[in-house]
Amino acid sequence: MSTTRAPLGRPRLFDEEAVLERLTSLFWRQGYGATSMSDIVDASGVHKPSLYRTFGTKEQLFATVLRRYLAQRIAMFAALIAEAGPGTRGVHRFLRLFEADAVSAHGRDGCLLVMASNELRGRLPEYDFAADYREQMRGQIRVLVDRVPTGEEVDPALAAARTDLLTTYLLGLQVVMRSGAGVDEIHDRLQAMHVTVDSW
Amino acid sequence: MSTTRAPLGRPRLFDEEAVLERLTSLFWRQGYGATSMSDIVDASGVHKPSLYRTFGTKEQLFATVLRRYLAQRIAMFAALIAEAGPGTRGVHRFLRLFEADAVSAHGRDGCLLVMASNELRGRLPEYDFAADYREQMRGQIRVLVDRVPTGEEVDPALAAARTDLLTTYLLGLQVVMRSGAGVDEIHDRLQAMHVTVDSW
DNA sequence: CGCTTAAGATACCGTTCGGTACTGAAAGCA
DNA sequence: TGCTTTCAGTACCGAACGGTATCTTAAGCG
Repeated sequence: MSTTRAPLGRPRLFDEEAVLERLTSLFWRQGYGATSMSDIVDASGVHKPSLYRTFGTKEQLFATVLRRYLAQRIAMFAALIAEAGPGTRGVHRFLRLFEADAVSAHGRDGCLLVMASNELRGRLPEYDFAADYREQMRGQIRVLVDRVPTGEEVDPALAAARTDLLTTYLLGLQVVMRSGAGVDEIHDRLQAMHVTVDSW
Repeated sequence: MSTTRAPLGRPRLFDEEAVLERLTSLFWRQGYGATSMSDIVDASGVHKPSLYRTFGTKEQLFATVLRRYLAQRIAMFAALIAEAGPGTRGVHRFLRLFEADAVSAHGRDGCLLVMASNELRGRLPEYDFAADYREQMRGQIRVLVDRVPTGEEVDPALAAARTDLLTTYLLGLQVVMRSGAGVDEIHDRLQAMHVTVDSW
């Protein structure tokens, strides 16, 4: 029977979640290596010793940001896919939902994990963020693909191919987004996938 | 009439091209931010003042490495496409050639430019490496796609869609390669594109 | 040979980096 | 009211950073 007790000592003056949210944006803009602790202090409004006490070293802090980001991202994908519905119509809807999110101010940040796995390769060995993200993303897309043949038999190999195609394509699209492409180019590239889905 | 004259002063003891080649590999492994001048000195075997005299600042040196890399990469694409030949058979051949190169020791490095454009965003404004790379790559792929309909009429919109699909897909594949995927996963993902091309 | 030019090599510059003592301040508890 | 615990804030650490002044060495040219 442990009732929720107020923690001992002086209470924290900052909100951890809000700080992580700001730092996610910061790391996304600048990358890990180009972001100094001074930048982190300025962006968070929290003094350095408090950051170290709460989140550990800069690398551990970044790992926390990444884990949080990964979870949010996968959840977002799941929500889009759930909303999209079955059939090739569902895939089209999903692509449009994806585009709407990508074009939004909050979007266009798909490459944080890829960027991170490049920069931190081998330095955070206990958790391969990139592989985990790839696997989970493919799992989500597989759900979408498995709902394409409404009522018909499904060829497992074909479903796997479609899943890989769509997953890899969206990864490439995130690179395009990240590398400074405009809204129109993103729209055009998504159109290419719409055309392909029409032949499914 | 300027005959090639030996330059005045003490001749250079290192080969510029060889240095750039080594540094390309170094930057690819570590990224720009994570690579210090000490690393560059160690990898190149050239002392720091000589590097600065020859290539300028670290950023300018990196820009030189990137430009060289970009040119080589586009040339490689052109060679693969030229060798692939016409028709959907040509696309299949191109994908196999791409895979062979990607799996080789020399390959698996497709993301240097993407990585760079992330890290140096806004710092080298006179040359948008990423946009240039995207454009040139799409131009190359377009050549491949335009040779698909052997003797038939070609729908420009469809050709554009196929070009965008293939280009974006290959970009995504480079991300997958970069983020630590094995040879088998690359092969499987390429299989997805083979299946799609079969319906062209 | 001397003069000029440019490269090799050492040592060093000021700044910024990630990380941490240390001193006060604010909470719960007795 | 003290005691304990935890956080805020200032100041600081050694190390590494990107970049350079300076001296020595090696080439061409007369």
